[in-house]
Amino acid sequence: MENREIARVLWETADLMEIAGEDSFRIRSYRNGATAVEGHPERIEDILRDLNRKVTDIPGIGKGLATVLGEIIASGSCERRDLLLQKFPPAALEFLKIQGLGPKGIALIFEHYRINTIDELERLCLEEKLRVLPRMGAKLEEKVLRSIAQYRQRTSRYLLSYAEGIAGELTSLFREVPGVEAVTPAGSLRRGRETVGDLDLLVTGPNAMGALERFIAYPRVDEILGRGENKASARVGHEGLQVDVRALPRESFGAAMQYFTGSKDHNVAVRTRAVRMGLKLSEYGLYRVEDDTKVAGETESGIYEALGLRWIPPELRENCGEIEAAEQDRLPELVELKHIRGDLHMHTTETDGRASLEEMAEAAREQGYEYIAITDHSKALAMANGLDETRAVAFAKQVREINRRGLGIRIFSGLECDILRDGALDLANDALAELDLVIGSVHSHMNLEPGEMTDRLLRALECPSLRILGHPTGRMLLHRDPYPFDFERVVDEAVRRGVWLEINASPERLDLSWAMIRTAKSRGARFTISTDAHQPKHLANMRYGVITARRGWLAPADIMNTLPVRTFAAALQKKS
DNA sequence: GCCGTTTTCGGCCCGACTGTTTTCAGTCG
Repeated sequence: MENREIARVLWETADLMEIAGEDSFRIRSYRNGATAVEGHPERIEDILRDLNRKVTDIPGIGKGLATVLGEIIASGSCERRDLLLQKFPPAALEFLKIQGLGPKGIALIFEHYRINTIDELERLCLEEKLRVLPRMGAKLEEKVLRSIAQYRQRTSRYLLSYAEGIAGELTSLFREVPGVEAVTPAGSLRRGRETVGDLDLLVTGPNAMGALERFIAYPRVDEILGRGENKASARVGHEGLQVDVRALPRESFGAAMQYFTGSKDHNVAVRTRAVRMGLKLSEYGLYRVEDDTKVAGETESGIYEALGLRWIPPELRENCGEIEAAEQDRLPELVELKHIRGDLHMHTTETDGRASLEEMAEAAREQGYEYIAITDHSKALAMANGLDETRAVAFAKQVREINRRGLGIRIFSGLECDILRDGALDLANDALAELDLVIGSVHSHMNLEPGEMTDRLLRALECPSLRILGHPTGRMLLHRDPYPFDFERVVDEAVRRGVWLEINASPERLDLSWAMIRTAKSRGARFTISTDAHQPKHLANMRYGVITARRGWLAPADIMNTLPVRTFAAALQKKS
């Protein structure tokens, strides 16, 4: 059992305990435990099996949770969770995802009504039956109805990182099958979209069908939706991601990859182009219409070439100008992970991170970086124990000393400074000026009117020390929409003032979005890609930021943290 | 339930907002 899944059971148990009104500190311990498990580099299952090792050596795991972990690995659940699930309907966990309803509200609803599904909750709102309960009213009913609509929209999609995990798991499974030559994910996953609806896996080789057998028999396959000779569909894992596996002959593998990678709009445009050239493109190959002879199909690049196009990286295939660019041989040289030389946004135990500066630096060095910026929170985030002026200045000094000693990687002293409601930065200018790099981020008051939010961001940009606008739209994928503001005005001002835009690589954020990156680039913006890591493991999320940047057509030159350390340090010095 | 010790019990994060109130609980970040 993977750590991620164990953590999930712990999270769920904590949620149920909250609805049951159990002790809040115990609940927190379960959540802490879940985070610890999720972030632990080694498999918890392996540690539990090893008699010489103790899970209680992991901070956050004590005797109690050690027992619970044992139960989870043995049975997939634990006693406490099972008991709570008897008390509440399984939908209780879903209800928690409806904004405006918290554990207390849900418990109250369950006391008065026997409901089991979101549909029934919706009916209660429509029949105005929530407002008769204590502390509930018409406004809440409206809010819940709105949240239900949003919830339905997003639950059919999955984070890119999640789908990629499943794809990786199945890919290695199929590669073990003798007679399987290649396994490739297609669809929105291959294009690197921030969320994925379902997963297409293409398999080829003399025994590609063997992969279908293996797929159907895989223990994590929940529900088989259909299976034929060349294709099988099933829901995989707890979250029920739909996976389609297709077995394909080698001679049409390229055509199938092209076809199933999409996007739909891209394919329509490519096929139209084929038709104009007297050709016909399908998932089986590219054919000359007049005599039905096959022109290409074994490889993707062969198909594009036969259509007079350069091969188009999957990330660009959205029919947003890439075909024209491929025709004129002016596709951009896209940034790659290997171009990234530093990570400019991360947290430590000084605030809400889980590792020390030294541990983060060591992990970054292993990642092959030349430099990092440590950017803990500022004091407005009291819950994270954010830095005030005194601590910020002391921190800057501490970093100067560390660099003098040398850690094998250059550290820049930074801060993720809150942008307050009125657009002022959380710390005084003279303190900020001590730091090498200040990121300004919005963490509160996200529901301002667009005009007010625009003014707030414009004012923040006036701060002479501000270098980077952090996660500029505040979106949380599948969870919270971007806050509305006049993006182009803010970009123009950022360009004018020499402030860089962050592409936050956290898979839950991916903020900026690819479309906004393109807009910003066209207006002259410069970017940074950073992980916002709260533990060493998160540093590996850089790749999601890079994929998103590629979807935004960015080249290494657009991204400041592709610069070698000396050039980067020099760039930090001067603000246009 | 964890942690740390002042070693077996007490502390553990908190402010703002919202909608419901008539002085505040619940939710959110």
